[in-house]
Amino acid sequence: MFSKACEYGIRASIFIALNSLEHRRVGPKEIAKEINSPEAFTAKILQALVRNNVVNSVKGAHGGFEIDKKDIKTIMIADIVKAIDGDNVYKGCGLGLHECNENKPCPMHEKFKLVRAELKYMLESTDLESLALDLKLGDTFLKV
Amino acid sequence: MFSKACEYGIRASIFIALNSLEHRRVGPKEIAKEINSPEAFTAKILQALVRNNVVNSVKGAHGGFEIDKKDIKTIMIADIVKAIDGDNVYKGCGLGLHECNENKPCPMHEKFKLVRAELKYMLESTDLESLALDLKLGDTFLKV
DNA sequence: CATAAAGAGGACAATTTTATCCGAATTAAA
DNA sequence: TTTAATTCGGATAAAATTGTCCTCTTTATG
Ligand code: FES
Ligand code: FES
Repeated sequence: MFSKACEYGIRASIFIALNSLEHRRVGPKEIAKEINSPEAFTAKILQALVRNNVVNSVKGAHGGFEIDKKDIKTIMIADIVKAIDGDNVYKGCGLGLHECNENKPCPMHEKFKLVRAELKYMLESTDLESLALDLKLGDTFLKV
Repeated sequence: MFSKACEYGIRASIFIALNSLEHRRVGPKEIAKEINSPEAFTAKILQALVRNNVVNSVKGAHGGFEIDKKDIKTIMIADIVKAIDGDNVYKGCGLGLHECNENKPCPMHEKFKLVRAELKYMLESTDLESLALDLKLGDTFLKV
């Protein structure tokens, strides 16, 4: 469904959100450990998230990654997916035609677009805050 | 969503089904041309579909690929996806945890499982015949 | 200012996926 | 029985994704 990079990116963002709610910055080492991902690769993905304004980074001593507290409830999982995997999962043809075109639909188009819309709505209506709070309560997990 | 191999596999199966309804066998060359896919790679995928009993092959002169007419309406897209991509798209965790476990859910689990169930139902209830008939009518397309 | 603790970014390596090629096996038909 | 038309399967190559490493830059702090 999503690339590994995207999976790590979502998990990392939730972990950063959780910590930002408690005013803690976190670095790639701690993030990778907590989400069970390769550290250097995760750092690369974090760079992409910074470039796409999903997370902020603070360089230098006592630096790390954080998300503005006021943004945590408005950043949607869709924003993260779009930043890393692009919008093919929302817009692309399920059977891999060059584009999904209502006027020249593939055989799965009518059925596929319903599922895709459902996925899109789910990702666009799920914010980081609610996921971070569930995690904080211990109801959900980021690894294993 | 699906791998390239799976996309080609589904498109190829629909094309074979369409031709089998008209008692024509088709070879990899014609298939690749009609679904706009790389020929040798498509042939490899067809082998996998044969091994998984989605399509039949007839070797030798006047051979080719076909699907038993009586099977066309009972073969579901889910069967093709499972044969090529496996069942991760149905069963796997959306955030890439080792397994999707109701008792140790990832943060997206509750929302993700609904979309995944929808996708599963769609794939399991869509048969080759209906797709092949739409294609025959010219309502849908397999390339570009 | 000097130093140490961070992220940024480029080069590189490993793995997986996608794609190609070619010889062997199979079979209908001449 | 020979031939030509086929699929099958293994080896290989190319491209994309995943993952690692090392140096540069930035910045808080002594
Ligand atoms: S054309 Fe294939 S999903 Fe729309
Ligand atoms: S645990 Fe992640 S989808 Fe179920």
